[in-house]
Amino acid sequence: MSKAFYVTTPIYYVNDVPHIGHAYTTVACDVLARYKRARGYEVFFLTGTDEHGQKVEKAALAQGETPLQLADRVMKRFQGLWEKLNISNDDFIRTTQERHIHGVQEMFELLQKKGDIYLGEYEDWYCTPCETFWTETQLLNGCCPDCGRPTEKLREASYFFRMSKYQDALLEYIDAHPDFIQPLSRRNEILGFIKEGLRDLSISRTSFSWGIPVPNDPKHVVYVWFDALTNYITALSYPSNSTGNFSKFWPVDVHVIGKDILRFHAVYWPTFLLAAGLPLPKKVFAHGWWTVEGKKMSKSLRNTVEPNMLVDKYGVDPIRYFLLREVPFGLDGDFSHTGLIHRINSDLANDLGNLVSRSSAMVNKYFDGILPEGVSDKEVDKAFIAAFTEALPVIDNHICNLAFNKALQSIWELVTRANKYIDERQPWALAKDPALKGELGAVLYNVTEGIRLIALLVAPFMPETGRRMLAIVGADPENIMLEGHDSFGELRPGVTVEKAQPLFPRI
RNA sequence: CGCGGGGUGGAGCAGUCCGGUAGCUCGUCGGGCUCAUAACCCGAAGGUCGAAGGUUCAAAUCCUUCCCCCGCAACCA
Repeated sequence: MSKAFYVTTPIYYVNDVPHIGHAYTTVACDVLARYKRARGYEVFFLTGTDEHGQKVEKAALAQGETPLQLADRVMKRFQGLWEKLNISNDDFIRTTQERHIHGVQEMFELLQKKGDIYLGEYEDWYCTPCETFWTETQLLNGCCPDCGRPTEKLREASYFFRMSKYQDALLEYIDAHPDFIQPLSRRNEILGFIKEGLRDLSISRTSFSWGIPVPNDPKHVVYVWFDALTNYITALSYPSNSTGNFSKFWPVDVHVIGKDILRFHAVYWPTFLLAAGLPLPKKVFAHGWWTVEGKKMSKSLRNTVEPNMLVDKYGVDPIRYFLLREVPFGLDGDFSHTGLIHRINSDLANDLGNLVSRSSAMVNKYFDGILPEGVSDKEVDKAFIAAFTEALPVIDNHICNLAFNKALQSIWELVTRANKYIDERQPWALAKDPALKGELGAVLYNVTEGIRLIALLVAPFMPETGRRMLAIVGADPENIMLEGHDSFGELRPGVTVEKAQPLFPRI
């Protein structure tokens, strides 16, 4: 029986078009998914779109289309971007799909039967012209932040979820699972929030209609988070187990999210699950935000970074690499073109690309491109090989902890190590003495085999590059499994090593 | 007392939770090599870790006070 691994992105709201932040989350999940697959896990990697709500309803109206037409349009942009970024998601859920609607309604009814959902009254500031409720903090001088007109306090009937009832159970869970909320600073934040006391949560609205109807009371639609969060299980066919996915993949291994939606994932969602009697997520990881050229990214500044353009300009793999290398996952970082170009030139072209160029060139120059035997028990050689053996568990640990930048750092230590090894052994000097042909062969074998292992490690981050590297060293570019293929010395002497064109041209 | 993030060699950052030789990348300077995408390898200079006080055998790290910088309508990872 194979090991299962379930990872999710948030579902992205179709009121917005994809930008660098969406790409960031999704690429991170993709790397995790690809790595776990390479380690022999059966992976379910889910992403999708959140398509309901008042904002979508209004935006659609303003553009003279139905909400679903709008959702269709924007959803395709997300899917298109994921294709372009080489995202290997196993499913794509839309909250307008029947499977989701059905699951949400079932969950709603279940909690209602248990007495955890009750009908009450919701009170907030209402802007009549805009037909919109605002919370106290959203108001601008007591007026509607949209139109600037005065608001009034208004009540509407609403279903409430007894979140308060699960406060203690949630605290206990967080306490018993130190890794549940990450990074640690976020965990403390959430603990603080819960300890201030959880209030019951309004989970339905009557002021708009673009949403999932509340069972047996269609005046109400299910409000945002109850609808959206449930996607993580409706995609597994909840409440049925018809696909076998629910029992196989739930509870999820990690929900990867942006720090802004942590509360919903670390408080609301777990309490819903507690009420439904379902296991809680093993981990919720909130990553940081990107600023752009030192400034906060926002629509009004019109400085949002458009990922499609970046990919066209720099290539998929460099972008994927940059996003995960530049900043520790969990902290904020800055996106700048000079920073990106710098990474590409220095890490990708100079270190990695040049390593592959110089190595493959030498195998061609000294051995006509046929990989020589690799037997040598000199200390330098053994030390070089040992570096790989030692690095593998370290890298594994970093990736499993979503410390992508550290993982890449460790992988690059191997790249540097290989460049250094070449200088230590000076193959060009060995080549001058025919008696040292065997030693020369061993050195080039070791370097080439090192590149094979680096290729496998790099592949989850940069799938195209990984494949190209494998092809260059004469390995099967389609076999990117690490498990069972990560010991030094697997590459067979006699295979053809091609003289590589530069992997990454300098910019 | 609004909230949050931050102040570590020239630049950008890690380290701070769990005190114990201050680390990484880039830049600069010097050297080596010539297989390679003017790439690679080695070495050096450069920091009283925002300030003050406290705890301690020992503090960038813990405690207290203070100063400075950035962000804070909505949208949004």
